[in-house]
Amino acid sequence: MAVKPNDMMGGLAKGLRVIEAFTADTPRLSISEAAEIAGLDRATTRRCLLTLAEQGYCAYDGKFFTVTPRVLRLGTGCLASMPLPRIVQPWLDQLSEKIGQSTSVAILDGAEIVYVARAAQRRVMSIALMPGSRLPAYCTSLGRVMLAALPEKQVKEHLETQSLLARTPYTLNTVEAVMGELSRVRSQGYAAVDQEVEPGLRSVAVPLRNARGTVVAALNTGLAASPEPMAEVIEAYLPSLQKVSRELQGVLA
Amino acid sequence: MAVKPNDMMGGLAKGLRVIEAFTADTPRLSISEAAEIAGLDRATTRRCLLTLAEQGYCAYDGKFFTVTPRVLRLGTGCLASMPLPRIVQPWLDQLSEKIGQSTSVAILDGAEIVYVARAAQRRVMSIALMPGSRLPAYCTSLGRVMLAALPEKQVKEHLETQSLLARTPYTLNTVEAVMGELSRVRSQGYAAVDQEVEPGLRSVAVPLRNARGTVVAALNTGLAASPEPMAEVIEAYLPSLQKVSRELQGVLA
DNA sequence: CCGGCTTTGTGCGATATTGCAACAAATAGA
DNA sequence: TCTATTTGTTGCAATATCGCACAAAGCCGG
Repeated sequence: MAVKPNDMMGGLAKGLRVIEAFTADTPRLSISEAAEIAGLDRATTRRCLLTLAEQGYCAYDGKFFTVTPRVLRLGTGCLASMPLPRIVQPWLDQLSEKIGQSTSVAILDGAEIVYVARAAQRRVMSIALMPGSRLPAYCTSLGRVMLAALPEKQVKEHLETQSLLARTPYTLNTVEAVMGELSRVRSQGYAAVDQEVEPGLRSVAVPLRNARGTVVAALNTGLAASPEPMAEVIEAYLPSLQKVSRELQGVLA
Repeated sequence: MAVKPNDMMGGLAKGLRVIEAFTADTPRLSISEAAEIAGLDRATTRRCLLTLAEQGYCAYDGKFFTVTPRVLRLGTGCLASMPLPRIVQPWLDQLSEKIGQSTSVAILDGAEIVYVARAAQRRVMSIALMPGSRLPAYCTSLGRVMLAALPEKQVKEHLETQSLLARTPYTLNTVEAVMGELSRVRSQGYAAVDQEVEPGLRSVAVPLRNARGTVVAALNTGLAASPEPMAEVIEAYLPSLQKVSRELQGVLA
């Protein structure tokens, strides 16, 4: 018996779907809009929103709902509870200063990567990345390093759940191409991505392993594309990344 | 008719309290522990946790529950949906580079400040601050600037809901002392805090106002304590902070 | 290995929520 | 202006959840 009927709370699951309806693209929602996005009945959605408002998670101006900073307690209670960001931040800062480039650490959540810590130098990407930001795993160096550590079967499932968008002309956008690249990443021990996320952006990533050798996160540096070949970029930054990865290995849970 | 009975979803409110039970201090919870913290019946808490696990927000090892990165979707939908971080980040980066110190922008949530953007230079604080991090408002420069913009009555309520901990020997830890300092902040237009959050850390903050003049956030710089008097520090950094604050005024909603 | 002791899981009547459908109010379009 | 359409609200019967009380399962010190 996988799921027992009386052990589930439909209302909670629905409310969470309503919260997730608020995204960067849709920060202000009417009841109907929220119902549409969440795929719920208007009446139910209304009750969810009123509850959220009453609890301080939403603000209601009589027409539209917006989420309040209070919802950050839900997520960042967790972020703060993860020792990872705190542990890696000093290393990240130091590394970033040493190599003069932005560095980031991300973890995998399904087919997406989630940034958990970041030391910014210059703003290379048009997207403002910050802890909590998400990007698809298949086209990022951070994502590929972590996908490469997963069983092939599971990777395939992840890749098939989402459309492999060609974000730039260079983006690998078939399951086969990505799987092939992943096997290279696996054997090299690092991932290098040249303008597949965004034109003008290159990055190199290495896995972060815990004491038992399990890949728990990934570390990368992102830099502006330049005429020099990718091989030189890798040669320039990979050793520093790998050094940090080794130093962190004993520290991570 | 303030709250109509059928317009509320008890289950959702309870579930959210359960999620908030997971904090940095208590990242792993058994059913009973979670019930205790959330102040709910064990049976209800169990149903909440099982639901959360089923929806992927929690992991369950048969004994303990932990939140998964998926809960970040709840909070960061909000963070991302706030235009504030995106707008201020470039200014923050530029300011940070210019003055050679870390800068941050935070907003007020009740009696706490929430960091929404940050440009780090050197690590002065032992606490790793990042977007989403929280600190009490009463002892931080960012918090005082924003508290000073609130009606006195409301500030008093906030201050009375939480224990004014003396985090260092310098921390103002009575309602009267803080209220007094706030009136100074109000008349000066900025807040300067010398080692009240943490030994060795000083900071100077100014309010960020929207086009209508309402204080919507605060901007600060944090630096290591040094023998030089606080007045010199203020003189050195305040003008730059104020300049950014003025430039942002037209841009913020 | 055995009682306490704590924690987890379950049955059930009382109670709250669900989603439909109908209605009212607001909005848009002609 | 009037009608068509969308959106917000309410009543209600079917259904799910609540929290109590109790059973079962671990846990621990002796």
